[in-house]
Parts: sequence; C-alpha cells; structure tokens
Amino acid sequence: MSTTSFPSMAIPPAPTAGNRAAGDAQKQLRTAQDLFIRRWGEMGQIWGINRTMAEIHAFLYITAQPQCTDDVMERLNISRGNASMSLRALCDWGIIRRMHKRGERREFFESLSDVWEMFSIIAAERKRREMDPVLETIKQCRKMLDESTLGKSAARQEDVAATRQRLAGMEEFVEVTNTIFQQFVGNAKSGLNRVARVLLKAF
Amino acid sequence: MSTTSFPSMAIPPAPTAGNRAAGDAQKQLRTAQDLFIRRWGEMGQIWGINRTMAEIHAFLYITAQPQCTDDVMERLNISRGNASMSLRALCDWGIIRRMHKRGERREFFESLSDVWEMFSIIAAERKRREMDPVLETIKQCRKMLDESTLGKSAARQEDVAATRQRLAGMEEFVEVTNTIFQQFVGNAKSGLNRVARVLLKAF
DNA sequence: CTATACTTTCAGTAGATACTGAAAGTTCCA
DNA sequence: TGGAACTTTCAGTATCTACTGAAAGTATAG
Repeated sequence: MSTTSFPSMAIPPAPTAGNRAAGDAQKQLRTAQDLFIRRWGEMGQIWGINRTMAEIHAFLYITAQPQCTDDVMERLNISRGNASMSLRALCDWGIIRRMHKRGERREFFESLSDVWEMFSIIAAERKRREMDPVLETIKQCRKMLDESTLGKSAARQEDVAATRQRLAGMEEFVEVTNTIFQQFVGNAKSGLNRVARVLLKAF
Repeated sequence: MSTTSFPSMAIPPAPTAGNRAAGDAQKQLRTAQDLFIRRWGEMGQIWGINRTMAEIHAFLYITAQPQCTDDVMERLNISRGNASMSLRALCDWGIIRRMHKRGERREFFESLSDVWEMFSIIAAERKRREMDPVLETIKQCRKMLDESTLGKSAARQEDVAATRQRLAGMEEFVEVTNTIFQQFVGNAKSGLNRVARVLLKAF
C-alpha cells in the first residue's frame, strides 16, 4: 500500500506500541470525522443549506471542541471570507455559538450539542419562512373566490368551485402540519422522542 | 382604473348582468390561481425543487383540470423543452400523472388530488435519498471508532470518545426521525390525517 | 497613539443550474 | 409509405449562487 498523504510528514510518531496505537487512532478519528462532514454537507445541499455551511456545522458538531476561524479554513479548505460569512450565518440560525477562551484574543465557535434542540430551532425557522406565508396566501386566494366576494352564481361556476375545493384541501394540510411542527418546537428537547413513542403505540 | 390586460381582447363579453359577473369571476379565478402558483413556486425553491417544477405542479393542482403541454407552456411562459422535462420529472416523482382524453392525440397531465398522499410520496423519497445514507455513514463512522477496532486505550482518548458520543447523539436522532417518517409513509393515503389526530390528542 | 492580531465586507469571478429552441424522434392515420 | 401531430433530447446560453482574496474595519496591548 502507498503511504497515506499527511500535511507535511514532519513528526512521525516514535514506533513504540503505545504511540503507534495513538497515532493510528488519531488518523482513524480524522478519517471518520471527514466522512461524516462530507455526508452532512451533501445532505444540507439537498435541503437548501449550502454545502459549506453544512460542513462547517458538521465539523463543529463532530469534533465537540470549540474551533477558531483558521481551524475551519484549514480543515475545509475554504477562504477566510467564506468562513467568516458562513460562521456568522450559522450563528444567526442559532445552531452554533461564539465563545471566548481565557487569554485568547480570537473568537471560537462551538455547535450546540443537543441534536433535538438544533432540530427545533431549524423547524421553527422553516415554519416561519415557508409554511406561514403559504398559509396566508391560501387564505387570501380562498377569500377571492368565496360567495361573498363573487356572488352566488359566479362562485358556483364549475372551475371556480373546483379551485376553491383544492385550496381547502391544501389549507387543511398546511394547518395540520403546522400544528405538528408546533408540537415539536413547543416540546423542544424531550418532544420528538415523545412524538415517536406516541405514534408507535397508536399504530 | 386602467383596463386590465387580457391576451387579445377579441371577445368582450356581452354587457348583460349575467355575463359581466361571469367574466369577473373568471378574471378573479385567474388572479387567485396565479397568486397560489407563484407562492408555491417560491416555496419549492427553498426546498430544493426548482421554481418551475413547483409552479407546474401548483398549476395542475389548483386548476383541478387535466392540462396539456401547451397549456403549461402558455400559462407559465416557459419553453417546450422545459415543460417537457419538468413534466416528466414530476411524473417520476409520482405527484402528477399522464392521462389520455378520448379522441385527443396529445397527452394530458393531472395532479394527484390528495395532498396527504402527495406528501407521503415526497416524504418517502426524501427519507430514502437523505436520511438513509446519513444513517449508514454514521454507523460506519461509529464502527471506525469503537473499542474493537481501535483497542481499549486508543478508543478512550478524549477526542475520540467525544466524537463517538456526538455520533451516538446524531444516530439516535436520525433513527427516531426515520421512525416518524415511516409512520407517515406506511399509513399513506388514509393515514396522515389519523397521525395528526393521534398527535393532537396526545399532547 | 501605533502596532498587532484578528474580523468583516465586497467587487469580481468561478462554477452550478435552469432554460431555450431547434433538430431528431415517436406515434398514428390515410 | 408519407406525412401530420405531438414529444423528447440536448448543445448552447443565460441566470443565479457560492467563493475568493484583498482592502477596510475593529479591538487590544504596549
């Protein structure tokens, strides 16, 4: 097998049994983390979060250690500008936090550790940004087509009635989905687990 | 107020009371539908479905009438190629269907009418494409870092342990979420409403 | 106040994605 | 078999999004 490529092979570990094992472990750790980071990045992409942001978050989450901007730049091979903007966006979302280390001048970042909490935050934000506007639009559309606006005979035209019905179906759906979201978010940490348990028992 | 712009004002409705009302209703219907279509398109965009695909689907859903390729092109101002590809993709998803009209040569498309069913289809597909690979990756990563792979002392190094713990947290989350998805999908057509009711009662 | 260490911003660019339109393909009828 | 009606494909192009790198900004220490 070819030698694995390390960033400058300067300090090869002494070949004692203990050191060897420790070195291997570090290498393995790196590999596992990178694997996770890459996958998480891909997944974010499919959502609507861009790859880099998702990767930064994955990095902070998986290492479970506060990291500074340069750590992020180096590990993910991205520019300072990109790192800065993405970190800020993640802070805005609220799923990572700035923190200071005593005696350190630069800022560090760490991920929330509770996955359920992160999910709640994201779900709440998505509801606000996506569900709520749609719901409002549907209500507006229904109003435009109801009897009191159009008059009885016009409102009964076949195509008008059909559209009205479709709007009603969609509204019901969004309302119920919203309620479920609300439950998730309202019950934050413990909530999702409970949702799952309830569902499993009921079916 | 200025006259609203109609595509070629060829046939103005006769100015009887009945016709006037009918014309207004049609205009209003159009406006309401367009509003819905636009919003739905925006929302799709934030997901990962592109705007045009979402708009086509919205159009088919909201009119509740089978439409042919030219109808779609005209209504949404898009090219034939785009319409063709997007319609096919929607068919692949399974949320719209091809259909034939007696005596018509060209094909028509219609949206599923049951919103819950559409949601089930989409949820199932997203689970398969997004959750499942992540879960697999997490398991793989955990394996790389457990005692039987690394040996006792290496596995106990602080950073290795920390990462292992984070992986565990994420795995639990994905598992539970998957279960919930499963419920949604498994109970498909009739089910989602029931899921919602069960949840609402339980909380 | 000046130097140093660090962060943010943003114009420009690279890269990804969506869209068009015309040509090629298919189906069906006479 | 030819041709009309319709659909699909795809090379080329327009549009949008993400990223870089350097310049400007801010905070701290001496």
